[in-house]
Amino acid sequence: MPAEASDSTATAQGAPQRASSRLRLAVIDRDAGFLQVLANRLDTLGWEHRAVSTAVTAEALVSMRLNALVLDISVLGPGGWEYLERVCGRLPGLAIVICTGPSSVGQRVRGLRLGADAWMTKPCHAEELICVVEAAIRRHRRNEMPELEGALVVGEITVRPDLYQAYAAGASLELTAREFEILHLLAQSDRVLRREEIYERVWGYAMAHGDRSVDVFVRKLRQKLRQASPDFSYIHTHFGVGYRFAPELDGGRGAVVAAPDDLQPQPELTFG
Amino acid sequence: MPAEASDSTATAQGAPQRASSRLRLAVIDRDAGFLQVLANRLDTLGWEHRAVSTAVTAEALVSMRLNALVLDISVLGPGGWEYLERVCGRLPGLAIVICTGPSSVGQRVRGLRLGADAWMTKPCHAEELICVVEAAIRRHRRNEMPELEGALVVGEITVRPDLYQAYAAGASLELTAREFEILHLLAQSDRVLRREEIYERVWGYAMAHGDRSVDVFVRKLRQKLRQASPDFSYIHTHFGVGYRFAPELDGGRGAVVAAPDDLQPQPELTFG
DNA sequence: TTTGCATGTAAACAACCTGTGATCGAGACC
DNA sequence: GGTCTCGATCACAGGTTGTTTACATGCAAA
Repeated sequence: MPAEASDSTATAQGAPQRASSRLRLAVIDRDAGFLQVLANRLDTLGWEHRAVSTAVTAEALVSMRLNALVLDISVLGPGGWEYLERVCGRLPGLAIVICTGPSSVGQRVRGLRLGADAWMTKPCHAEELICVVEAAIRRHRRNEMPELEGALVVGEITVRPDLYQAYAAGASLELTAREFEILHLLAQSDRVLRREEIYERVWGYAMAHGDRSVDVFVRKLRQKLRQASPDFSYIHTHFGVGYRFAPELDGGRGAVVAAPDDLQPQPELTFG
Repeated sequence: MPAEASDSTATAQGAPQRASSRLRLAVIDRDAGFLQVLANRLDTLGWEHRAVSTAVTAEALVSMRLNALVLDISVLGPGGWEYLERVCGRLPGLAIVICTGPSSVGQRVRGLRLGADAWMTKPCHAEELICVVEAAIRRHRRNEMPELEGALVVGEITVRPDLYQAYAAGASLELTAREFEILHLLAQSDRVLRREEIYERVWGYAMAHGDRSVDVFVRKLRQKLRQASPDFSYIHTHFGVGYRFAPELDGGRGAVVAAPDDLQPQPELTFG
């Protein structure tokens, strides 16, 4: 499971998508067939997952930054209950699903009381197990959501999604909601965006033919950006195509100033 | 729903929930025997519960202020899935457990995907069903109340979650319950909160389109805040987005007064 | 260079959003 | 049962924003 140490401040234009989108799951089990089927399904869904065959310390689980844990409590022997309790106590935000062979009502009650979110009995469908895990995660996530993306720094501009504002040298650009959304979208993308694309992602529906709204907003943005940061030009027009965001010093050749190193080896499409 | 005061609530296993409330549960089912056994057990536990034999409108469920809903989806016929989806959309904070007769994997997957928290197959032990309901509620609750924290001091205002009141210079603002909850939520968040977000986290269910309740309460809060602490403005409107809480001195450049240190190393952004 | 389009710019209008006061009904409390 | 507080809802005013339109300017192909 890759544990890239990206600092919270999402590096400028890097990170195309939120990393949070991929769910992380660990499975404590020894049933090879079960693990195989489950792994296939999880791969298809794009989840990050890892199987372990024995108890893992709570601290280790913490460091894995999991969203969910699937546990066959029978592989842990009699110490399983204690283990469950310890893990639940240490990671209250972790979704825990017990998936094990036949059990008594008493055992299931005990597991749930100790903090498990759900109990499934093997044999079971991988799909159903995943749904149960999703249901558990869904609730935990609801409140962790405020994990909004961190600030975005490009050129002299700082974009703050949590405040719906952009700043230059400490001063707010006083963007309206829609202006901000467009700037945010552009600043996240280091490629040319067609008008239709911008419109659809900001307005939420298809752009009518001949609609000039995007152009008008780009003008307003340029005006406010120029006023706050006169030495740079940020929004570049690609004739017949759309717009591209990149901080460039006005005088010289379009020199990308911010984050010069983390640019991908992408086909450079700047010209003049 | 009966409201007697038998306090032997003793919600078994040391009630992780807060004392303030007995749990409220509704059951949509027609199985008399099942209902009887369940009711007995719930009475013992001190839960408030009500059984209904047919679909209840989402609005009616809202007014019941439930913690959980147990649903035998088979009593609703083919419209059951729609009903489930509607209820989940309207009450995202409600724990929903489907408890019904034999079913296919596909049905269970569908139910869980639509938003149910768990699926139990009849016949089942009342005790186990209750544990599952508790597990679902526990998850929801964990989100809703990381509270129980100490006092919060922002600007000249002190927020006391333990007393459900806010103070300025030792005098209470005389907030009503709802006013306090909104102020508390806002004061905890140092970012812009959309109205829908505020509504959902305070009221516990989704905001109806066009509902102005949040605005009205913000007005009342501003009024009381202004009266108690005239030199500051606390609740700031972000047009087209929502509200943000931050104590700012009215006259001068809005200087953040409280908690100056725990601000991230971010570009200063206040300014009136 | 000329021509046809695409884009920049500005202003006016309409739609929308928010602040505010008042009213009504439900529930709590006595 | 009566009174009172609180919360929900409505209507209206005023301000802000988004959209539209018109015209000017710039780019690329003929």
